[in-house]
Amino acid sequence: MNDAPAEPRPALRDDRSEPGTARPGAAGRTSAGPRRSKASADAILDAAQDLLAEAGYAGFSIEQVAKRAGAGKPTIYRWWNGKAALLLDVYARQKLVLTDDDTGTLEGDLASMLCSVSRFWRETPAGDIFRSIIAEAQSEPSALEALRSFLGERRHHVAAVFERARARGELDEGFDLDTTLDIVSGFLWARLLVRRLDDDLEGFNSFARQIARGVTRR
Amino acid sequence: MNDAPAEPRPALRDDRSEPGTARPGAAGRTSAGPRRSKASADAILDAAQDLLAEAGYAGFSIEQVAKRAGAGKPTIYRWWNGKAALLLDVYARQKLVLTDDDTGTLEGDLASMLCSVSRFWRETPAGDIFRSIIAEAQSEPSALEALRSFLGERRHHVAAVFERARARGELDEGFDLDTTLDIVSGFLWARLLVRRLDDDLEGFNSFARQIARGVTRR
Amino acid sequence: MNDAPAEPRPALRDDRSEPGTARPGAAGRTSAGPRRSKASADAILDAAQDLLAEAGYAGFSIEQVAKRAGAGKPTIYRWWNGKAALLLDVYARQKLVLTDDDTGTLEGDLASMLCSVSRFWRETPAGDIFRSIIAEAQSEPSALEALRSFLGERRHHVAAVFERARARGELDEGFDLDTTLDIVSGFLWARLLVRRLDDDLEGFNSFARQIARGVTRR
Amino acid sequence: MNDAPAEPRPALRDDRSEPGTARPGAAGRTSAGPRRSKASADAILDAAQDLLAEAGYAGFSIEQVAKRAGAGKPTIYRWWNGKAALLLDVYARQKLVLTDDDTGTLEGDLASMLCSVSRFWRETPAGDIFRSIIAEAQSEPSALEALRSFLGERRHHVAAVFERARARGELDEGFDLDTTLDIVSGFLWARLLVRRLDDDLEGFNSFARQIARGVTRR
DNA sequence: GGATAACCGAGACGGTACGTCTTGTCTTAAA
DNA sequence: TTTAAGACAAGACGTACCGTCTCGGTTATCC
Repeated sequence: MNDAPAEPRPALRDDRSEPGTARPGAAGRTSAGPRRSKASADAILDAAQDLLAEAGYAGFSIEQVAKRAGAGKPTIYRWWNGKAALLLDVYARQKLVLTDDDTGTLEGDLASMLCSVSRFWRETPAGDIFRSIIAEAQSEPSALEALRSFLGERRHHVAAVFERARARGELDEGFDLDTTLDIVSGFLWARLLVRRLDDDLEGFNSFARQIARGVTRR
Repeated sequence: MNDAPAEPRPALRDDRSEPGTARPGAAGRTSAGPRRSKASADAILDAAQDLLAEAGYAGFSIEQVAKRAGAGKPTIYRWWNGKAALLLDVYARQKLVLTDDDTGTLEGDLASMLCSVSRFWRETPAGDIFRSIIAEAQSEPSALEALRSFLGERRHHVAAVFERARARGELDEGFDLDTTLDIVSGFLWARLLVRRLDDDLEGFNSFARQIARGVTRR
Repeated sequence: MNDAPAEPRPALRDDRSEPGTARPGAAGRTSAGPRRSKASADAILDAAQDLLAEAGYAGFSIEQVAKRAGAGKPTIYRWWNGKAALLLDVYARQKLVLTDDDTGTLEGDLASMLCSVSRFWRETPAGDIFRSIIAEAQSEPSALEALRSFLGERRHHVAAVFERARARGELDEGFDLDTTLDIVSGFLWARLLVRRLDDDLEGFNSFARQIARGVTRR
Repeated sequence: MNDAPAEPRPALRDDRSEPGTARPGAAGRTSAGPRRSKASADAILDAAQDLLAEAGYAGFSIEQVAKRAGAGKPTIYRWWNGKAALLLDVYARQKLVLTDDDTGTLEGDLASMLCSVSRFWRETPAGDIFRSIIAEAQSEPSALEALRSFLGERRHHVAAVFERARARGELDEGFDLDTTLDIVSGFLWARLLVRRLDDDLEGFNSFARQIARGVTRR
């Protein structure tokens, strides 16, 4: 998903040949050239991710990212229009690993998915990053926009679970996919936002049972 | 509702006798005494609320609140330990008016409650304030703590709906109140955070139907 | 000298009878009555002097003096109109101990006096206090006024040395006392202000010899 | 005179090429680059000088200087480490115009110099600035250090007068230049600090006569 | 001998300034 | 022409004092 970072510029060839000689500068990275430097972009995203992991959203500033990446602030602002865009790209880099196993029932699949997402957010930087994006979206219109479109993209992971259920004939004829997806993501967001991402098996099972009961045919 | 605002001091008598003579100062507000000045506190909370309404969370700063309230910054920091505490008090002042009418069925009650909360957040400053608190909680531990305890307090409003249903004998014996409340509030939070608080009757009904089906006995 | 502190009030009897019962307050000092409390005044002056000794002029604030004295700020402002007045009173409390011995010659007396004043300023808080007063006088008109009148009072100590010389017949008939006193105090002030109060015997002797040669008859 | 202002950075080329286009900002000043902006430094020093002239040392604050200069506070703190450093640079900018005319005698030269310095301090901002520096030095160690080294630099102006006298053969063989310079500057400082800089010809002549008598050979 | 008036401590108040931090724009020099 | 570097204006941050004002409480004096 979204493996092309949000570029305000048309589309540059990002791959640049390796530098011939090392600079005396911070990391061996050669500075500049007429194309966008993939090395720089990577360094910036790495720095952003690390910083977020270490200092949290509170300590996350463009200033610090630039310093840590050995990049100039204008370089960041040239390619991302603010914190939010940067955060989104960082989130997009996270490899979403969900153990989307087919347990045979909607209820089982749902519980499994909750566990999976919960673990993903808990054990990778993704959770903190996503929290930050939501927070940023509350004051930054562009972040809100990004968050919304982002939502649509991630939707299909959960949707797949219900598609399987539909294929099995489990679902009621009046099943409303959109609302159901909102329920699932809302439930997860709330846990994320109050930092209650523990592996609450009982709660997840309870959730899954209830949702499954609500949407399956009798 | 949170009728004890987050006061760092034990409990002061906030009511002060009427000022004898007017100060030459800005407003007619009399300045100071060894007790907390209710007038100041009110002016600050009013200013905070207005500022949030006008400039949003992005433009909300202690500096501006102080200026607008005609108060000194130290006065704010004396009684609230940061943005979050101030926001919480502002939220606590909002009169939660929910048309909690008994429609006779759980489904009806649920749909009604969603409408009611949605309208409350949409048509009063409360929604924006609450969004701000959630955002603040992502970087400020104290705000997170406040948000959590806050959650517990508001919980009973939704719980009441389910208690009525239980009294009617609608509920399944395995009904899990906590999880269900999390579902409801999660659904509402998500709508609030992506600013999709429109009066989505169809969606609310769909949600209510599904939840009701999931928890009622067959 | 100046043993009546700069009182803005007409003239109260400062001595108060001993309190009958101790207050639960800080130091057992009883609080108030319709007369000025000598105990409070002393506590304030003590605190001011100690604070100046410990934290220097930079750390000297009415706030701290009040806290340390266990006094209310208004009590300080009631009896002194600012830092400067307080400092002056503190300086006035310093017992000026000058070994004003008659060496038989103007030159000897002068050198002796320089040593004496220098040691006084160096070994008691007086030097730091006086420095503070001069500093304060640069921004506070009232302090300037006080400094000027103060100057007049202290003048006679040095004048006495020259009076003795005149009595001995050492002085030239065109001797200008005022200018000479300005020279002596200026010399000492400059040393004080750049904190070069070491016991510079050679310098003092050189000064004394030169001044004496300048004013004695040939 | 102190032509190298107290720069914390080694030595930057302060001159920058002319701006191509005007900024929308306050004045027509173009904004910055990786070198120190001379325009900003000048604006800050101008503002500091004007502010000191208008509001005096009491009203002199970094805050006000920044506002008046249209500069950011961090810009000031980047190049000067506090009030004192700024004041010193402002003083260093004052063109010391002393009518150092050779009157033929030490006494005449001295009187002339006193008049000259007195007028300089009285009729230019220099006097007020210098008073402020002395005051600042009483609470700020760095200012004290600066004041001391400053002293050394300015010393030779007065020294020149005595050098001329020595060349004329006026001086006694035991003449002590250091002490004498301390006397002269002490006399002037004291007058400055109690704001008695009037053109006291009589006093100056008296001073000059006495000093001259003290150091000339018989 | 009870009322009164001035003192006292405490500390909240509106302000101003402090020195630091971050933001987003701009300029330079190197590559 | 992009880059790293970093100066810049702007302004918020949270803290320290300023000098004023109110509070209750205490106590010496005067009716």
